[in-house]
Amino acid sequence: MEFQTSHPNLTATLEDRGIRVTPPRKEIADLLERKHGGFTIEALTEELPSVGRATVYRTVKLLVEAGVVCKLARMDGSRVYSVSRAGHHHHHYLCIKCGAVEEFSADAVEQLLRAIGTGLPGQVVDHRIEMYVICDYCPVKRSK
Amino acid sequence: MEFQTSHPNLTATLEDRGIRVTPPRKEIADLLERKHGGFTIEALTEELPSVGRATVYRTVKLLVEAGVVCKLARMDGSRVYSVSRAGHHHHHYLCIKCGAVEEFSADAVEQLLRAIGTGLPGQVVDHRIEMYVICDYCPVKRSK
DNA sequence: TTCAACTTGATACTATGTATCCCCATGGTA
DNA sequence: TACCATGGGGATACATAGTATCAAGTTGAA
Repeated sequence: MEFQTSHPNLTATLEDRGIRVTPPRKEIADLLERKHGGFTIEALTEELPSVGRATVYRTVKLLVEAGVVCKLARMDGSRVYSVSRAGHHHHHYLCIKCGAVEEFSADAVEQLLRAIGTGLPGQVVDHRIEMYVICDYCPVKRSK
Repeated sequence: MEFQTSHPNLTATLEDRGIRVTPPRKEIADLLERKHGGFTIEALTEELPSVGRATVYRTVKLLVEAGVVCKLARMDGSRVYSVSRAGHHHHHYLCIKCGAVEEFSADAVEQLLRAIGTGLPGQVVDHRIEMYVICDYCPVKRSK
């Protein structure tokens, strides 16, 4: 199993994709690069009062499309975003208490899911795994 | 791997839990028992014009809490519900074209995830797997 | 310099739920 | 049977997450 710890360069990702890095986008990218774990758009909007809500949504959507931000589901179905540190296919584990999000990837899982996929009546397009944990040394309060 | 095909008795489930089976609840339960695959609250509301929207939400929530209806995420993150035919732990595969939802369970996956869980820095509370497929003989149009 | 294309914030709107309200049905008790 | 407490129901307001629209500002290329 593999854990991810390296930091992404979100600004570079946008540039690479030919997306203009405007001041608001830079602000968002910079903030996200410093972020660990999950974040909500609401929180982001509060941390960046100078950037409009719509722009925050638009920029995060760009980052999701670029594959450097993942949109996840909490156990109750509500949504969190998470900056992806892995360039490749991976999954997440989320602390249900503090909201921390980490990535992991495991070849064994992929192989197994591929095997299951061949048994399903259809062609597998994608899959999603989320593990919900209570993390060690959890600061307990759940960040919304 | 195991597939689920048996039909649940939603009314009985509510009774078993000491929840009064009122006419609107009965209507919803009866409709859902006949349903295959995923459904949305919106669709349910349209099919049952005599039942208020709030009541549909309330009743589906009761069924989710009772464990006989599952709340799933489509690939785009939007929500679908699905009547659970398995009494036990299971996962889902969703057709991204027609919205069909089926259940499967595989001991191998559970074992593997348990193994991964022991490697994570925390105590695993739950997990979720969703497989997205294009099903064979798909009627192509996506039911919203 | 000019202009088209892009980006922005504000705002309206949609979707998905939840909370509140007041009324009705039920069921237990006197 | 009358009374009353409880719970459920529909309507509606509200909350949250996200998208669409729009007018105005920016940018970059010709």
